[in-house]
Amino acid sequence: MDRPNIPLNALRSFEVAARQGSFTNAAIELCVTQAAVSHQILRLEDQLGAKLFHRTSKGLLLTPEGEALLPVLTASLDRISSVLDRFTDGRYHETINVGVVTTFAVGWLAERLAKFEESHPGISIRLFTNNNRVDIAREGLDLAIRFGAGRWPGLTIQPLMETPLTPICAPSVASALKAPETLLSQKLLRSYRADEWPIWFKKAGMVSPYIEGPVYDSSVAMAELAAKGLGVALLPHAMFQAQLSEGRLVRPFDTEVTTGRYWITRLSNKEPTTAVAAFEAWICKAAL
Amino acid sequence: MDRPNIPLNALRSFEVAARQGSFTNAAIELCVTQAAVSHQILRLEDQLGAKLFHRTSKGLLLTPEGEALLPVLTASLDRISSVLDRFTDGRYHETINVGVVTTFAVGWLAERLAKFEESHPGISIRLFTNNNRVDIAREGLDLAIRFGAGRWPGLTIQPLMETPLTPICAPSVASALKAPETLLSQKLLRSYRADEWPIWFKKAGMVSPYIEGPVYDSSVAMAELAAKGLGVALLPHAMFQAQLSEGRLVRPFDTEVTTGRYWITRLSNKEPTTAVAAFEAWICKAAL
DNA sequence: ACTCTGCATAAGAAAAAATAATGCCAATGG
DNA sequence: CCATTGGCATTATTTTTTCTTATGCAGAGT
Repeated sequence: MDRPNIPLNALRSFEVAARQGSFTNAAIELCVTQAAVSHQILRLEDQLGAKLFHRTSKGLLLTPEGEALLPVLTASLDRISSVLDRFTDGRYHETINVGVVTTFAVGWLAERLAKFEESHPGISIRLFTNNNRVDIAREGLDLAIRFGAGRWPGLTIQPLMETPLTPICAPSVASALKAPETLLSQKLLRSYRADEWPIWFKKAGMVSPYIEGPVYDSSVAMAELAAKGLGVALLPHAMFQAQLSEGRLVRPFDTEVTTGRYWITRLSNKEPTTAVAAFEAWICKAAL
Repeated sequence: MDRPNIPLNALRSFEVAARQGSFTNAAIELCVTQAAVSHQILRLEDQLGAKLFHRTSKGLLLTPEGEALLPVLTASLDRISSVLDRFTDGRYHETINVGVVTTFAVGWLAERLAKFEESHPGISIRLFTNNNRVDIAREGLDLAIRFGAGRWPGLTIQPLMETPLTPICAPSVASALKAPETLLSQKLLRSYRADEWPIWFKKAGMVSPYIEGPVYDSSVAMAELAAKGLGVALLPHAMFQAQLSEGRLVRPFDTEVTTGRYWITRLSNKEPTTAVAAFEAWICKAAL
């Protein structure tokens, strides 16, 4: 149907009436009289040539035609309504909530975020750092950046960069490390991903030793401990570039392994807003 | 913004003007005068408290606010417009185009389709049978059912049933087949998936022989040849239940292997319509 | 400077939408 | 069984919104 012929106001009345199940209540929501709603809907039904409601003695019932119409209208009006809500003081402004694994936030995103906000004046980003097992829906996030193999059912994902892991430690500790075998005498810091060290040792041509000690939740924590000379951590060196070039941390070996990558994820069943799509596009481009 | 306060007609004018880049042309599309459009948009800008256009001497330019508004409106109006278009002769009717691998269409879907159409009177399904390498976008399909491991970038997928493969042949051929080794003396019919027979032989505890002969594109063709006694095919027996229970085809061995499953797929970047979503939901429930 | 194109403006005309009052129907309850 | 009530439809009328016509005004090109 051509734009000029779409009876928008009548469709709005229909949507409200269908949701309310009553012309009278719809009239209240629409701030008009019941007769006005009745008129609108009668006219709409006339234009479509189809009844949209069964008027029964105990309320309204949607016909199949009404049933087909309602969800599209509700969704469209909701979306329009929410863009309009983002106008305040004559400015369009949208805030999006992004969950980020701490390592990525600190090692890559934080320092680049300003650039995005600069080029997108209408969008504010609220970062929530968390571990990898974030629940987007429960925490009310629009997007989440996490590390893994890219298998999360129900999520729409896009790849960001790969981040190979390599042993990282303090310079003082590194001086004692000649060959990979010498690692066995060091305290190895490990994450909750139990297979990372074994994979690295295999690539280095060794059998993995049994690793003891606490399991850390965050690479940032492990890096901090490593910097204090309290052990050797297996970390995505790309995320610790700053400390590596400062010399606060060093890479005793070149061997690196790739066990996954970062991804940006969102709920598949929730349409991204313009701002969410813009952020997603920006980060995909910047991080690939 | 509350439903009653959404200035729908003004938003429509804005959408057209923004798309056209001109009030004058928008007026033509809207079948009104230029002054009418000007009024509408001025009023909208006033209500939002924000300019939506920069009026330059060489045409209109969207402000950031206009930029934020436009895509949502265009999408919403397009969607509404297309639901309304599906009303003809006072009935809502939607046709969806579904690509289906022939095997699945013949062996499972066709006989169940009537049930869906019965319970969804406003929806017609057009089936297009094809091989597994269908291109949804190019062929203008809304959905495609295909076999595989579930890795198709750009597609949103949902799992249907698993369909283990097992050798199938005519009863006359089966009588000569005692142990798996006896298969080696038979003509083995093969699909373009070169690894299927090897995987089956491995599970049966044998080394796969070298297989000769043409590569068939469709399990249905192979089943037909097998029924004629022209060889043994490795087929998803669930799709040939009818012929198996008729005794036209038989399963000489119990050993079966699972190399993938059926999936229902659609383009991720295209919002499913109500009917597409309904069909998807129906088939997922019916086929899992 | 003149003309053309395109948006803004003002006042009146037309159209659309809303209202008030009332009708109609079915269910409910003494 | 009749009165009452709740809820949608109808009609005539009023109000509001929207559109039009006519004109103004600004910038760009000739």
